[in-house]
Amino acid sequence: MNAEKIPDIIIGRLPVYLRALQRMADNGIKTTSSQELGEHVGISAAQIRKDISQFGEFGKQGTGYSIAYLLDKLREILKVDRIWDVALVGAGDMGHALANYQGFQNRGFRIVAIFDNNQDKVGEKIGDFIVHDTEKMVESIKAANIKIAMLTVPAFAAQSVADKLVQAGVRAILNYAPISLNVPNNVKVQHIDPATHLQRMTYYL
Amino acid sequence: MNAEKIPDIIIGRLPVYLRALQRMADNGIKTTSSQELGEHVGISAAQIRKDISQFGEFGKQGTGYSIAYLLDKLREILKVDRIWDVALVGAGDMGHALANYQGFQNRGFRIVAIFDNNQDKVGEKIGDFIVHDTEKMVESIKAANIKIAMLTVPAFAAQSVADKLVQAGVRAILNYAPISLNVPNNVKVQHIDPATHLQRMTYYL
DNA sequence: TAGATTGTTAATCGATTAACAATC
DNA sequence: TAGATTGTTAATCGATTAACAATC
Repeated sequence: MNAEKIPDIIIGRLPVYLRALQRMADNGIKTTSSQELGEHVGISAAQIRKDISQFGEFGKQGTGYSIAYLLDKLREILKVDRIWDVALVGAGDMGHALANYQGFQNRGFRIVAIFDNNQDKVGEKIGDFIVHDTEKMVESIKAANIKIAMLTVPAFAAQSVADKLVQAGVRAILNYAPISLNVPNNVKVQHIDPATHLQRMTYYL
Repeated sequence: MNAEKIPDIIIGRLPVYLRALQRMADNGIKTTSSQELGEHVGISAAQIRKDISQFGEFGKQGTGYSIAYLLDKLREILKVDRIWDVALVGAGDMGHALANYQGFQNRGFRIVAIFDNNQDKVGEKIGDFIVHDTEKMVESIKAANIKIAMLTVPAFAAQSVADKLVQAGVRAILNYAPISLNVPNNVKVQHIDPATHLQRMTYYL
């Protein structure tokens, strides 16, 4: 790993490589090539080699990459060689789905707290968790030193909740509300909006 | 709208503009500028003007863009000036959340059928729909001429379901399974994977 | 009119690809 | 060794930005 700034677009591809490699490993495959990995993820072999080589020389000429080794390295680079605690705000349908989602296991994340400002939902049990009042959110998140949150509240509430999350020290927000959030530069936001994703495809129909 | 090929990256930004403009319209705002819209979505004013100008001259010097007019034009360009029927495959937690999602309204989409291959779920009522057996999926989708599907089945089943969807004539798939799908060139796939999105942010923490 | 803002051009910047020496 | 595949360089391609004439 060198000191130069790595472009965001490369960082964005690494989780895709990671997911494909994980899958190969699950299938018992031990090594792969930039060619093969590229076919799996729909990216050129040259680009995959270039991306990976930003961080070190992880392959071997003639044989390619050890999947186990490359997985280790990618997890280390992406800092998912640990488990991050995640707060979930919004106990609606989407919040429930995420709370029950099995896909975070072994990928670096676990939900540790769920919040909602609806008094009908506060106290409700979702999986192993009890929904807490948003009133207590800032202090709870600060106390638990949580840096990542998922936001599944309605659009009208999203910005004010995001402000509170930032105030509580959260640095990464996965936003399910259909609105662009305004946050400081040192806070990252990723947006998941099914309608927007669908609208990216209708142009081609 | 001209005949030249518009880069995919520009098409990808249009739904974001659309969402922000929709929100402004909801707030009673009548006009905006590339500057103002840019601040809302975090994109430079120059880029917004360039993107929009690919499709025509929709603004006025000195005053900017009429929000209502630009909304019309963007909807027309993205082909969401109509309602698309969407099939949902997978009646798990995520499928339920999407079936109940209110965010598709007024954004060009409506779910019209839900499928699952689990016999315990077939026949179940979700909102206004009854879950149908995946067995009947290909013929149903063909008969209803559905071109868009959302996929919320487990990873191990995703590729085979995707193959069936393609066979049924589906041309756009919103894939929630944590696996890269292999589809023909004329089929578009958008991927939503919460863990992958989170992993794009941990690098910066 | 004066001020504001577009649409567009040219310049800059950054990303992707092709090619191949190095080497396992 | 012979074949395969990396890491890297240089060339190409594409996207973004800055600047400004046109004009509302």
